[in-house]
Amino acid sequence: MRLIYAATGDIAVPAFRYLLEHGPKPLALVTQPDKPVGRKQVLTPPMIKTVALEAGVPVLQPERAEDAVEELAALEPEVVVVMAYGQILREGFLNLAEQAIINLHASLLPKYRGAACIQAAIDAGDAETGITSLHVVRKLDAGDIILKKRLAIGPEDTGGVIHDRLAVLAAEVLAETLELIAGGGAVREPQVEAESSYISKLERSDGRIDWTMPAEEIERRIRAYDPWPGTYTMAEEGGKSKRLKIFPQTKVVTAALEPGEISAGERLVVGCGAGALELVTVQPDGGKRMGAEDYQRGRKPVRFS
RNA sequence: CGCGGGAUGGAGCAGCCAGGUAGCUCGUCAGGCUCAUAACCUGAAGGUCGUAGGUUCAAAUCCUACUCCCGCAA
Repeated sequence: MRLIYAATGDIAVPAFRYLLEHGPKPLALVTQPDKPVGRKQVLTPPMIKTVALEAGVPVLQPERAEDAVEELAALEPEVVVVMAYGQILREGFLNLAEQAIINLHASLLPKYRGAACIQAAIDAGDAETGITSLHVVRKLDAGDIILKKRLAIGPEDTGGVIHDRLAVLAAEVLAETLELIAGGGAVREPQVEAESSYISKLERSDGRIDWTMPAEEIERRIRAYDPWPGTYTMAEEGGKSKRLKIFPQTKVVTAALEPGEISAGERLVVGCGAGALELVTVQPDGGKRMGAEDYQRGRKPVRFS
């Protein structure tokens, strides 16, 4: 099978590796251009690009996916696989493949179309999520479904943990999906529009905790948003307001505290809209990640907002 | 040269702006109290204040350079 892989995110790496090992070996990898990363703005390639180059797979990094259509068409692909590519694909790209252009999406569609689908499932308190393979159409993540595989979400699972498990699961889904396509037995199950929901891309500022929310919801959000985009609050310390990052795990507890109010004791317990939340690991602005007790001891926070 | 915070006994911090005996909350060790304890009381050890220079009678504190850590942004 002549196949082209289009992906940028790390979640797409295991499925890509599967193809490298078990075939069909991709004719090319399409990925986003290298981007400056970190304090020093070092130009960093997507990890999947490195994997591709090591395996001798040609890599294309067009500014816009459309720009590479001609070059890709010359490879006469039968199937194009897209996963976490990071760009909306347009007509020219969608018509590249002779047989099918499929997408691997990290949710149980039609729920959670869009970018932050993993976080959305945990944030909502869902018991499970999964990987869906579907045909790519112009409308984002709205094409006919080929296959779904489910994954349970545990009470302490974070976005990062689920992300990694889904990445592995995606390889399985891809393998079976390609078999179905090759065998001509790919079912096309249209999505039930009424059950669909769309999740927009998360910004860092989405990670600011609103302490008027119930403690259970805040606990889930802290897990869901770890490691991206992360959660934080503004802490009043010594008359100044500083950013304080919050990490899992946290515990929902009972305490008579106003939203944002901090308990006096050794433990760092914060009042929420309903109930309270005990923080265990935090990181003050400019400081390292530390235990909540250490933070409480030295920084002496007054309240969170 | 993208913006900013930080480096002080084992941990987290104050002191620096207005140079002049190194402090707080913990931890550690010893002793005491207690049936007992993560609780309480008493005492002790532990720091050449990131590195290298400079200014000064005197530098954690002022000046310069460097190293390392971290947040934002991407």
